[in-house]
Amino acid sequence: MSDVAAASGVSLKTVSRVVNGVGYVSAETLETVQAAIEQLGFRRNEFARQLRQGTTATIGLVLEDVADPFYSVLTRAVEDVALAQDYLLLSASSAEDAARSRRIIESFSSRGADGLIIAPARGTDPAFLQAELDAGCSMVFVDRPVPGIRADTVLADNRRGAASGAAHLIGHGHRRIAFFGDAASVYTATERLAGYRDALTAAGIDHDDQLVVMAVPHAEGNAAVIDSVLDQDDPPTAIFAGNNRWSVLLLRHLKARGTRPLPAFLGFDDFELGDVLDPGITVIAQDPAAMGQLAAELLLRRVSGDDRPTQHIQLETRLIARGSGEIAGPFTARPSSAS
Amino acid sequence: MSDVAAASGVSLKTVSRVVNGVGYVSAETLETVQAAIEQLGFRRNEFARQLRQGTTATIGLVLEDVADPFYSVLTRAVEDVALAQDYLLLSASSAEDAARSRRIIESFSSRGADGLIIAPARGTDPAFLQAELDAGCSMVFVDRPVPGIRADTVLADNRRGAASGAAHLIGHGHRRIAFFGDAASVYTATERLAGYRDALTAAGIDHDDQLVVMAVPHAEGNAAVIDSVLDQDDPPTAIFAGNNRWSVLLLRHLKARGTRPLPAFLGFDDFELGDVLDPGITVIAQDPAAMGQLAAELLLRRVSGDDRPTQHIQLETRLIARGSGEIAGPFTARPSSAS
DNA sequence: ATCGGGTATGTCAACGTTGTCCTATTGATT
DNA sequence: AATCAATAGGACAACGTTGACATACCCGAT
Repeated sequence: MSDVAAASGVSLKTVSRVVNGVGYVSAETLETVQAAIEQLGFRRNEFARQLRQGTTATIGLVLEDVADPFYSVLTRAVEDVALAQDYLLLSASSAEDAARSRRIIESFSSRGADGLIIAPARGTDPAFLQAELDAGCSMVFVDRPVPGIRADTVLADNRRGAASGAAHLIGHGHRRIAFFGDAASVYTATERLAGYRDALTAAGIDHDDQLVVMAVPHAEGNAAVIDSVLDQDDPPTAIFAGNNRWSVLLLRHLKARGTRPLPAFLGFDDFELGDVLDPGITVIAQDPAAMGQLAAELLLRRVSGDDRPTQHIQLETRLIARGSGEIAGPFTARPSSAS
Repeated sequence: MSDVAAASGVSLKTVSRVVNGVGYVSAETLETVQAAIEQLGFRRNEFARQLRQGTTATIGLVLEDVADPFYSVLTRAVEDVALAQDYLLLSASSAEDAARSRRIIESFSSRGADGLIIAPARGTDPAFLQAELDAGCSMVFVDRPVPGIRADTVLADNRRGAASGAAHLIGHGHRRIAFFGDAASVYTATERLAGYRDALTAAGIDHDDQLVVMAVPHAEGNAAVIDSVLDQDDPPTAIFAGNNRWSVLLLRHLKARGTRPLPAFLGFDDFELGDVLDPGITVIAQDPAAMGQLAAELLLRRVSGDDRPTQHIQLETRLIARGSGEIAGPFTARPSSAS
C-alpha cells in the first residue's frame, strides 16, 4: 500500500480511503490512486486489515464428511449464503472423529472465524465447545445438537419423520420391519430408531431387537449382519434404512443376494437415482440445502449481533413414495379378494 | 499474549518462545507460562503471526460445485492431505461462473493462500490467473487445464478413456451411438467427444452430428433434445453419457419414457448406485480421490519451494462393465446363428 | 471580517506477533 | 583467574492496515 502511495504521490491514508471507499477523496486523486493500484497489482492484505479491525468476515463449517451427498449439498448451500454476504467459508470434514473435529475447530477459531456451523461428531466434548462459545464465537449446530450446549440448532424432525416412514410400511401390511441405523452414539440414529418404535407401538406391534441393527454403515462385517437379519426364522418383510449410507449398502447387498421376493424398502434421506431404481425407492426426504441455508443465515445474523433467544429450527421431512415402500406385506387389507 | 506475560511475570518474548517452542526457556518458566496460558485460555492470534511471518499455511480449492459427487470426493481427498500437513483449506464452488470464480480466487489470494488448486470454470481469464501466478501464488489445475498457463495439471485421460468406452460399445455391435456431453466450452466435454470420434473413425463408422448433443446437463429443454435424438428415423442403439450429470439425467429420462428395448448405456465417470441399477451401468471410471490427493501433494511440494519443471499428470481411466454397456447391438457378430 | 460546516488530505498510534539484537548468568575449560 | 559457550530472558522494531485526530482549504451565511 505504501508503494501505491508513493507511486501516486499521496499518503498511505488516502490510499486506504480509496481502497475502502470511505471518507472524502477528490475525483482526481481517486483516479490517480486507482491507476497506481491497477498498475502495481496491489491487493489489500487481509491479515493486516483483520488484525487492525478485529473483524474477519469468515465463518467455518465442520461436518462429518463432504463426500457424503447429504453434507455436500448442505455445504454448497452454506457457501452460497456466505458468498452472497461476502463472507469467506472455511470448511473441513471431521470424519466423525472428535479429536480431528477439535483440531479443526481450534484452527478455525484461531484464524478468527466469527462463527461456526457444526455437525458435531459423536464424542465431542461439550466443555470445549462451551469455552469457544464463551470466547465469543457464535455457533449453530446442524443435523445434531450437543447436549448441554445452549446454541441455535437446525435439525430435521428425525423422530416424526422416521415414525411416518415406519407407519407407511405398516400401512402397507408389514409387521416385521427391520431397522438399520447408524451407531447408537449418533443422535440422528437414535432419534430415528425412536420414531420407528413410536410407529410400532402405535400400531400395537411388539418390538423385536432381532430386527434392529445400529452400526456405522461402512463397518467391517456388516454384510454378515445384514444376512443374519434377513435370514432369521421369521424374516422381515420390509426394510427401513436409517440413512442414505445404509440405503446404498442395503440395496447393493439385496441386489447381490438376488433376494426374492423383494422386501419393501424405505430409506431415511433421499439420494440421487433413488427414483431411477426399479422399483423406485420410497424415502423420507430431508432438505439438506434448506438446512444449510437456514443455518448460515442464522449464524450470520448472530455474528452481526443478533442476540435474541436461542432458536431451535426443526425441518419437516417429506415422504416420497416411489414404489419400494408400497410393496404389499402379508397383513395387507385386501378389498374382498379373500371371499 | 501480553496478559499471559503479565500473569506469569515474564516478558512477551518469553511467552512467544514458549508458544512456539523455540529458543531457550528454563523448565520452571515454561511451566509457569504454560499454566498461565491454560488458565487464561490464550490462543495465538494467527493474523498477527501471519502478518509478521508472511507464511499462512493455507491453500485454496476452487471447483465447479461441491455438491457434485465427483468434486465432493476430490475435495475430501484434498482436505485430508492438507490436514495431514497442517494446512488450512479454503474451498468454494465457482458454479461454473468465471466472475464468481475470480472473486473467489481474489478472496483466497488476499487471505494469503500459499497456493491454489483450481478446476477452472470455462471462460476463466488466463491473464488474471497469470497475474496471480506471477505474484507468487502456486497453482495446480485439476480436471481441466487453462490454455496458455504454465502450471502443473492433474487431469484424467479423457480422450483415451472416452475412446475406449465408445470402442467397447462398438465391440458389442453398435454403430449408431449417441453422445451427450457438457457444453462444448468445457474442456473435458470436447476431449471426450474427440475420444468418442476417435473410436468411430478407427472402426470406420461415419460421424453423424444428429447423434451428438453438447449442452449443460441441467439446461432447460434438454428433455426435448434427448427425445429428438432417440426418436429419429435411424435411432441410436447405444448411448454414451459424457459425464455423471448426463448419466443421471438420461437414465431418469429413459425410465420415464419406458423405452424398450433399452439401448446400451455407458457413462463417463462412475456414480453411486451405478452398480445397483438393473442392468448395472457400465462406466469409464475416473478416480477423483486420486486426482485430489495428487494435486494437493503436488501443490504442497510447490509451496514448500519445489521448482522442478511443470508437471502434467494424467490419470488413466478404467472401464467397469456392469451390464448396460454390454447390451448387444444389431451388428453383433454371432458365433454362427446366422447359418 | 468572521464563523461554521463540508471537503480533502495527512500524521500517528495501535492491532498481536515474532525476528534481531542485546544483556546476564552459569559452568566448564583454558 | 580469565575465557568461552551455552543458557535464559528482555527491549524494540516491524509486518500492513485503519481509527482517531489534526490540518487546511473553500464557500456561503452571519
